[in-house]
Amino acid sequence: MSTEAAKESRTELSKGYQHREVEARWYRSWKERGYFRADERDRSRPPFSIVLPPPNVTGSLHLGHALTATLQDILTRWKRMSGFNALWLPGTDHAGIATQMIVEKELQSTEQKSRHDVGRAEFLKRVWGWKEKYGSRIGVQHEALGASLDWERERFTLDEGLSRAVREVFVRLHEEGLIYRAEKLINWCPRCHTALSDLEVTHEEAHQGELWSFAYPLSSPVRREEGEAHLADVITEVVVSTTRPETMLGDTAVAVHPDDERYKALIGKKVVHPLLDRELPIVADAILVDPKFGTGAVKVTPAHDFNDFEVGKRHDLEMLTVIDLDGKMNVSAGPLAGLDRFEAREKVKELLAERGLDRGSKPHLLPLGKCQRCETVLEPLLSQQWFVKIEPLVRPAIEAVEQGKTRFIPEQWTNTYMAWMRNIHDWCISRQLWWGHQIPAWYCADGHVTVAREAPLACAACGKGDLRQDEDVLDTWFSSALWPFSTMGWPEQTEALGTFYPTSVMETGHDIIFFWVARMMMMGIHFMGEVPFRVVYLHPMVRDEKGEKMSKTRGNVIDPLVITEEYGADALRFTLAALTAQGRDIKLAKERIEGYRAFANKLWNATRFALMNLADFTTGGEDPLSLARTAADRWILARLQRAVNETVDALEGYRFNDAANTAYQFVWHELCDWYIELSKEALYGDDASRKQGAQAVLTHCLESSMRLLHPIMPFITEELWQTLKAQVGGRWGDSIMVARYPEKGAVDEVAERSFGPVIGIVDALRNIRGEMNVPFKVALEDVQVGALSEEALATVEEEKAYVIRLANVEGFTASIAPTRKVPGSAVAVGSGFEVRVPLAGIVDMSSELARIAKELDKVAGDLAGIDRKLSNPNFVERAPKEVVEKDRARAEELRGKRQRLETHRIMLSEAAASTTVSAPALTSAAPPAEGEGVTSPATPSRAARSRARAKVAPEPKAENASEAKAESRAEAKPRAKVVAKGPAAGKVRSAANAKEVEARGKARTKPVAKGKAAAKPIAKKLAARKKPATKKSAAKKVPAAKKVPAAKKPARKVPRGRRARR
RNA sequence: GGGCGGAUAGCUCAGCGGUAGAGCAUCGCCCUUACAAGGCGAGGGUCGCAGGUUCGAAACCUGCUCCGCCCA
Repeated sequence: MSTEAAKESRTELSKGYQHREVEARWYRSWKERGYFRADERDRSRPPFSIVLPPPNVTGSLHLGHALTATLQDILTRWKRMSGFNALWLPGTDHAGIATQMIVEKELQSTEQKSRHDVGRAEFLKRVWGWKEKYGSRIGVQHEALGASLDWERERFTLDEGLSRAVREVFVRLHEEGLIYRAEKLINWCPRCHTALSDLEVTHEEAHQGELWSFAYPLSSPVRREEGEAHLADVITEVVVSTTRPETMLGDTAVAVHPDDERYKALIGKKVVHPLLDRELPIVADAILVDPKFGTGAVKVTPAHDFNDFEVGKRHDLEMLTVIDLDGKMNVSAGPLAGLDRFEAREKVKELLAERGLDRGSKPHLLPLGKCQRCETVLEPLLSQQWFVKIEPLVRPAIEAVEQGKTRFIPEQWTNTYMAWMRNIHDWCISRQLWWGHQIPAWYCADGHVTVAREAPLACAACGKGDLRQDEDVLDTWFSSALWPFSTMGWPEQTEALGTFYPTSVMETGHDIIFFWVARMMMMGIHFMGEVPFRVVYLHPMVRDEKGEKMSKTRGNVIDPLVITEEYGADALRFTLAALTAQGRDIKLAKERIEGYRAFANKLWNATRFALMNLADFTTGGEDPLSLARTAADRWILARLQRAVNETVDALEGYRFNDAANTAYQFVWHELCDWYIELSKEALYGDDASRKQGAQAVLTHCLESSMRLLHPIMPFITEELWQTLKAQVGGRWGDSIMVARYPEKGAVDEVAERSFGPVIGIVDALRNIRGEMNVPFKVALEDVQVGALSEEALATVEEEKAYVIRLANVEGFTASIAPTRKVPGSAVAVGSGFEVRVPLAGIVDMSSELARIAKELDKVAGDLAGIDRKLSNPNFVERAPKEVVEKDRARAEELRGKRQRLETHRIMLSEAAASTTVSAPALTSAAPPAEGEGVTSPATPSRAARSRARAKVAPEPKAENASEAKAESRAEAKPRAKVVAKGPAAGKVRSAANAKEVEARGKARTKPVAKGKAAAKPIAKKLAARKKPATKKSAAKKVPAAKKVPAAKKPARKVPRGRRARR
């Protein structure tokens, strides 16, 4: 074996699953054996490719990343096992602003220097150093999660190859006229000191602000004219409102609506700027001005507001910048120059008030644009930047989706994508940062621009040398947009591109559908001539248990490593998969992870059980069906096939939760809860052939389950698979990672169905036990099963050994229904059979009567519902035939069930009339001993006892038996009790309960002869089991307390306070 | 202002025309030789509100009320 891990394979397992020990071993082993590697030269297998959305290289993965990794790994492992040439390509992103800010902060705090103090070259050196130092954490985290990434292809957006792709794209788009440089209004972050794209602005919905009004005096008053009776005689001012008074220093016009009668006379006139020596025209603009809002007149600041900028263009207004890059007022702001914009706001209000121009204010909710990164209020600024002309790129990207070349899952995202794409603006791609791809544009002394792939020696326009490269870098998303092909070697026509482009799936969070997905679509189509991915699967956001988004500022970010350490990677992955339902956010609660950790443990122990029973078994990989001997064998194989079909269907539909839940359901509730129990019949039996069959089937089911689960839980499945393999010597290949994924196939429905009666009967018997509180250890005697058909009878006869084992039955007869009536027995009626269990003597018949009444109620209710439907002629005529037929059959069955239950009820009431319970067991009741219940089956668990105590406490009056009984009857539903027969019996349950026992004891003078016979053995057994000194229990025995009659026992459980009173 | 989700058991969520489901929690019984990170059983829901379509609505349509998110 090539790894130590394999050498450590054993055929014995520890009692519980220890994830730390197991997970540590496998990742390295897989990696060493090259299982993560995809082969671009291999065209024999269909390709499957995913590129990992590159996380920020200096960051650390959070649970959102863990979800990404989990879902992508599930897809990749599943496809790989299904025979695909699977590529999952990892990499990281340089994350311009974020990274630069971290390093700047660090520089400031350790050396008290700004990036300008150390200079560009030195600063970049430091960032690279930072990247080297912290960039490996992401890799460690991915490994801990088990991500089967092809590490040899790992890329970084600033790698030479990717940088080349970026330059190539920039130059080509520039040549095509799709990248241009222009002075436009852009979003400026005064703190980050850079331009941002529209997308990097977060809009705070309703910021509480103030709408402040002031008057612009007209340069010359306007007199009322004919037909303007509604106006004042003389107009001397125009009142405008603003939420940003400081921008009035940059106002270059006042706008009114052209149809607004109030202002018509003013259009074309001028107002005087009260603080600066300027006049402003009054213009008419129907787009900007809403006559109903405020005064209907609007101040226009083209250089500091996006809407006003458009007005400025429409009316050819001056664009006057009054705020600088730091968010301070500049020289154009005259008297306020040098003030911060927010200080200036107050100062402007003050100055205008002094001049008598203040016209009041009112509270106002306004949207506020903030920097996504640092939450500083952004400033629209006029600035020279590089832009991508988006319209020509967006059209093909829309068409590709319309034509179904790329499909969104969940589908609803298609609309979101389309809406945004159809309303898209040119993309500002230059950033005033140092960390990133420096823009490949050079300027000569004359200001000519030369755009080139490599540094040019001379200006393309004038031939001058001594060029200076543009200082700015490109938006990080510009390089990310190329990710699906730049990572595969573009602009070279590489084999990898030929094999793996377009990628199969883009799996990412819906929060970056615009930032990333849309842009990849545009760039991919433009440069590759083909969409970058066939499917976009957008996963939900991971929130904390309170439903809040995880963020650093909230402090609720969880490092996946913390969870994998505590619960195991498999448990985390399974949880994430199980919670990933389409179209809903994930609220991650610890309890959920704990639950799936338990599932891992379950799988572990199921395998452990198998290993204990496979000592004499080896497999050459025969078809388990050929070895299957029993109905149970065939049943579980059919169920396995169904689970496989459903899981694969779910994976194909990206329904990760369904895939996880289907496998979970099968493994836990069918394989473990049923088949393992069933298989004990054969495994512990003498029939070698049946035993071998069970071994083969069990092995096959477990091994298949592991393969089925491997994509979701890679570690534990590999560990168990290897262990199982070592035990049975299966020729299963080297690793589950490269084993074949279970395939869909036909389900043996006959095998599936014909086992139904066995399960039904066991369920019925368990139900009776549960309701009647008959412990499992007490065997049920003389159980009669009445089959409703010859076929069912045959099955029951054949499989009765299972019933006997699973329900602990002694004495079992099967016949055609009805069953022989035994008074004092419990009856259950299922589909195809009825079950009768004589319980007289151990059970209070009145509670059985209540149980039956309850059952009858339910049947009657169901039947009434169906009959109502069937008696509606509209239903019978219009509903599909099979629906009506189904209901008819169901009604028939319910009627049969009702009738059988009814018969039973009558019989019971007759029996109950003559007695309540048989006597012998009770009369033999011996005084109980404190503590011996530790080993008694009738003793409740510690938890149960404390609950019982809690129940007693608030019932201060319950001192008298009959009173207590009356009370308990009145409030509690009738419940079955095991009647006190032994020393421990009295210790059980609540006071009311115990008193009822006592009360009943008084009445038990007339045992029923008929019931007695049947009851005796069980009653005896119950009594026998309560004998104090069995070998084992003796040791545990607590010294016997003073002997107290059973019924008074609960008094000891009364809390101290109350006891004292006594 | 426009758009998209969501509202189903105490909690977290599936279901999306044919008799309401899961996990957790709760209650009862049980250390049953794979597993107490367990087993067996039980209780719990006028499916947000109001109309409509339909033989039949949790599901489809319309309106409303709350709660998220996105865009302007």
